Amino acid sequence: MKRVSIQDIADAAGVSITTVSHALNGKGRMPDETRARIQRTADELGYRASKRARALATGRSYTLLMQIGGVGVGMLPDFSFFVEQVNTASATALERGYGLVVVPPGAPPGAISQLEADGAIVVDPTGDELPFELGIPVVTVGRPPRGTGAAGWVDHDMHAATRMTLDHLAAAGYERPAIVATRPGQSYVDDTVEAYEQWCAEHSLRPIVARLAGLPTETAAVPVARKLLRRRRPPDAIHTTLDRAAVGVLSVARELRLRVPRDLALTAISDSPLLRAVDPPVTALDVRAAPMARAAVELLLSAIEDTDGRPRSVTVAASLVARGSSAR
Amino acid sequence: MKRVSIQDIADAAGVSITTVSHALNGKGRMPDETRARIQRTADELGYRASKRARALATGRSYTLLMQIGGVGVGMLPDFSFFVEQVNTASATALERGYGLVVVPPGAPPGAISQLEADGAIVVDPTGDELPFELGIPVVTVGRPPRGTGAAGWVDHDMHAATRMTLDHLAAAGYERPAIVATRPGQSYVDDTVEAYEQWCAEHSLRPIVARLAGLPTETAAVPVARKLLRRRRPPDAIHTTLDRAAVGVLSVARELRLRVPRDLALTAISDSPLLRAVDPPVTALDVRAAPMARAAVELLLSAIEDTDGRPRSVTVAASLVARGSSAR
DNA sequence: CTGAAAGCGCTAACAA
DNA sequence: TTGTTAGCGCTTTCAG
Repeated sequence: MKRVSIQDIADAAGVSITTVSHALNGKGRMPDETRARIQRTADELGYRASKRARALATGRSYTLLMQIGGVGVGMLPDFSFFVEQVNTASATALERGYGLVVVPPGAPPGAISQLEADGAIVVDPTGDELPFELGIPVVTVGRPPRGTGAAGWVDHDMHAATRMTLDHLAAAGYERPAIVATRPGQSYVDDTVEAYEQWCAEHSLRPIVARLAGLPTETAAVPVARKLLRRRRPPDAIHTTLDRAAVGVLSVARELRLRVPRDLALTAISDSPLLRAVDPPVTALDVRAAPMARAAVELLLSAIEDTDGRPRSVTVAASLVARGSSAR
Repeated sequence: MKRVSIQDIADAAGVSITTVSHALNGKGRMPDETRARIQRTADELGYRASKRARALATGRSYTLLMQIGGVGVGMLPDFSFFVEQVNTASATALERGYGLVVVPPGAPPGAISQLEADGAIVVDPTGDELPFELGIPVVTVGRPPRGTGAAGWVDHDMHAATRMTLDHLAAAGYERPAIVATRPGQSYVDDTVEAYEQWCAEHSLRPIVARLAGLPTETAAVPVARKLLRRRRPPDAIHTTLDRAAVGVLSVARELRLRVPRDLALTAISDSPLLRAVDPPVTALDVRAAPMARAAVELLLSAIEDTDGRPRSVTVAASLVARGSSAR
């Protein structure tokens, strides 16, 4: 079963390969009827353009990269967020004829550049990620750090989402919310902290921001939470920027015999199965991984295909999923 | 900054492009010195072979697929297992000059075939997966169903692992273990059930196997667990084939006021952050996602590069991580 | 409006 | 041992 080439169609339709190419790609002008006829014979012959040949001729590879930023080798921020992003991005890319190659965090630069990708998506960038140096358009999920020259980004209104969360806690009667945050640098983390500090100022509260040291795991949250909850005047609510950190806080609460939600409320960024599974289930911001990934691919493709120009961005709304951990 | 081509090196080194190609690919015979000199000038000029051109010339794309099998559109079995597999497989592929494209479950056949991949890895196949129909070598993680013509597979000794788990439960004093299994078809599930039934026979126990209906989520496990634990003579230990199912069982135990591990032991296949996070943490089989993925890529590449032949397989040992849920 | 022909950069017969 | 040359299948000027 030999592959049908553009030449075969040209022969079958009695035209030249140029005409076939133009007809199939909507180039040039041509009687609609000719175009239709060529299209038809192409279908009949089961023609599928060779991506390899097209790649060589056009200088594109029809490959997109996706990398998760901001964590050391082998570590990942939030499994379900990552998985949903990858799947959605891949499906969207596939619809448009592109393959999505996942690049593990910490992959060497040479290995990445050899992929000759047409563009890249970096999720939660810190700025150290390699695709920025490759000279291909990069779209980020979460705002890019200044000076990284992204071709676009898709982001949440984390200020609004954070205020929504804090208002939710206040409405439930909690009075001293604190933040447990992962390292600064990622825009959603910084936005959360900033919005929290503003909110505190407006409510005449002294902000309490604790940072995770080291890798973002549930264990890393344990000492941080311990210190926080053993203060003379401990917070009565904790909002974390990572689902796994919330679980760490929860275990410390248990250890200190604090009842959640009675003595302590808990909320987290990035809803996940983990947060649904623990007891009590944790109130979380649903960050809409799928729409974000879809938007990121679309932004990236338009940056690749229209060479036009300036960065474009999309904002996706986050929603609050209230659960037992904040229902006093 | 124009790209350096093989021709540039040929000119610089005063040889023909064939010689350059041979020198760089270790083909043909040639004075070592010539080879070294060509290599050196290539390095000096910063030469990097164009993957596109090579792809067209060789008919290979240097692209591998990875698909997770056995679940409906949008559903995934075990997040952390998946993430670790993807990252490790991608890193391994990258080292060998291949890109790993992730194909979401349920992607349409046309979309997949257009990627023109050289080979595919299917994780936990049921046999419905598309790469089998593409005429490219397929390596599976978990044994392939009969008649799918895989080029190789990497698997656990799930019989041994299951017996190890059951022996662990028996040693802790549990006497009536039951199994909560996901749908049949995936080899690790079938092996688990089979080993369990054998073990029961040897211990003169009547086996109890409950199956999840529908999609494999924690919620699906709830009615199943309820029915199981409300039997006249309920099991005093439950082994599940999915981490999220164990969490569902745990919530039912809570609901029925059964204390874990006192009244009920719980173990699961596929250790994950989820199982570490719940209370009590759940004893689990660590299925070694990373070594499996690495082996799968290596098997696949050897199937692609040596066209030789017969399927080859690798077995990876699983280990039991004992936690609170089975420590009476 | 359509066709001929020159590449894209590399590989692999086949010659020399 | 090394070089010449013909593709791989498509896109894209440039003529006709």
